[in-house]
Amino acid sequence: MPIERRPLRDQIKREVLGRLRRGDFPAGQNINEGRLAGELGVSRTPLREALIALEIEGLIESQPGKGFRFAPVSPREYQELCPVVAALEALALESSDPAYLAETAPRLLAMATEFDASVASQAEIEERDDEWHDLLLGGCRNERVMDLLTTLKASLRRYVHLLIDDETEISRSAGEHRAIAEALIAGDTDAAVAALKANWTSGTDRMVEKLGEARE
Amino acid sequence: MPIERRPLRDQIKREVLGRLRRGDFPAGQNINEGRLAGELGVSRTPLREALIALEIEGLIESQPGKGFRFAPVSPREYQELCPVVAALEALALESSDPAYLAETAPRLLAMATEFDASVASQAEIEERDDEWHDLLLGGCRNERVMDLLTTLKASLRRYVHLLIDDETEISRSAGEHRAIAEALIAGDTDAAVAALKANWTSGTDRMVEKLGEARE
DNA sequence: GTTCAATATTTTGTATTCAGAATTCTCAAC
DNA sequence: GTTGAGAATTCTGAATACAAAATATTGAAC
Repeated sequence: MPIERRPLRDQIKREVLGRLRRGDFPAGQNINEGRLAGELGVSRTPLREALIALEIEGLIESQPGKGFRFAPVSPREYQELCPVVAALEALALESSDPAYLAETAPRLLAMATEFDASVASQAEIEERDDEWHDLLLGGCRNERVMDLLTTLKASLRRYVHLLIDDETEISRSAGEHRAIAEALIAGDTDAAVAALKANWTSGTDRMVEKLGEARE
Repeated sequence: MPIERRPLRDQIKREVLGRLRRGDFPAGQNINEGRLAGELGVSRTPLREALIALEIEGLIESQPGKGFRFAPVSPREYQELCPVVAALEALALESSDPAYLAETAPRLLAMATEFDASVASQAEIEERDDEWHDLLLGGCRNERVMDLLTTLKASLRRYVHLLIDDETEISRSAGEHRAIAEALIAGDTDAAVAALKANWTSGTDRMVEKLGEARE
């Protein structure tokens, strides 16, 4: 039995990613390596290795001599991130196995419909949305694209909780998901790709507005 | 005067990237941290930090307990990489300032034409091609896209020297560049985007074939 | 001459140490 | 009460130390 031995730096990275997802670390907060290492029960060496990996992924920044901090959020970054995710999800969908799409489309439609009806917590909504997109793109065999999407979405997640605050956002999202699923059922991949891109760009304007308010 | 103080890990990363570009490190070769650190005149700590950054960027792999090695090349990876670069360059071009494109298009055309005529070394050809694409996308203000492209192209560079081996490749590439530039001069961005995507997919088949041979 | 086990060596992964830079604190001067 | 100089402290960046795992080497048995 091949028991997996992951290096400490990977486990630490996972842990920090988990906490980041939970919102434990405010954006922009700087990181005290000694304290965080102590909290995690490890030394600074593997912690720093994990932080450097997260820096490359865009979730952490560093200033020479001043250490690391969790990357601050900005309308600018959100505006940059969305089109990238849109383009890569579009690519992933285009390069998916058609058989997979045909088989999965009904389930996607069901999920979207069910989602529209339900009322759920912030965290649940985010999770459902992620699950839906994961299922949609589960037929993509391009690992590079999928890995990139995983990391880019980790950056995006810092924003969605700012956006999902009312009923209308949920039903809009559900409607867009239904449109994508229906296009797939009709066998019209191009339309599905277009609808998917629309899904990623539709939130941008409102988000930028929200972020403008939040900045005071 | 703001003199830049870059951390050692960044300098090391740059150095390794430079050597990688020069082909000093054979793909698949594993890395002896102690030796390389000694060669560079630094300790293992910042070297490992640099290697971890390069691992996230996809140029290096690591196996627990066995250390790092330069990522091997494979037809599979090349096939995955090309569409990603194509999609992101397309996005970059689409989101470029139209004024920049209008202004730059004639120069792009001139470069492509001149390129076709000249005979040059391997390294020169690669450099010229990079310059051309950099100029083409110089009007894109989406930092995230441009950063991603930089790192993805570093991975791709390990393959191009396998592809550029005859006159025909050069003139094919020059022709495609001309087509893109002409579309831009005509103000037809959509056509330019389509031609750009074609530029990235045209090499794939031949490359996969070449890689198949190289594997024996 | 192989094969295998036992030992020696190297190498990795992590912890610890250390120098210097950045920050905070103290306290006198106004 | 504010300000600023200087000392004390904290923190980062990098080097070194160390234990455990991986690899290489030896040599005995057949």
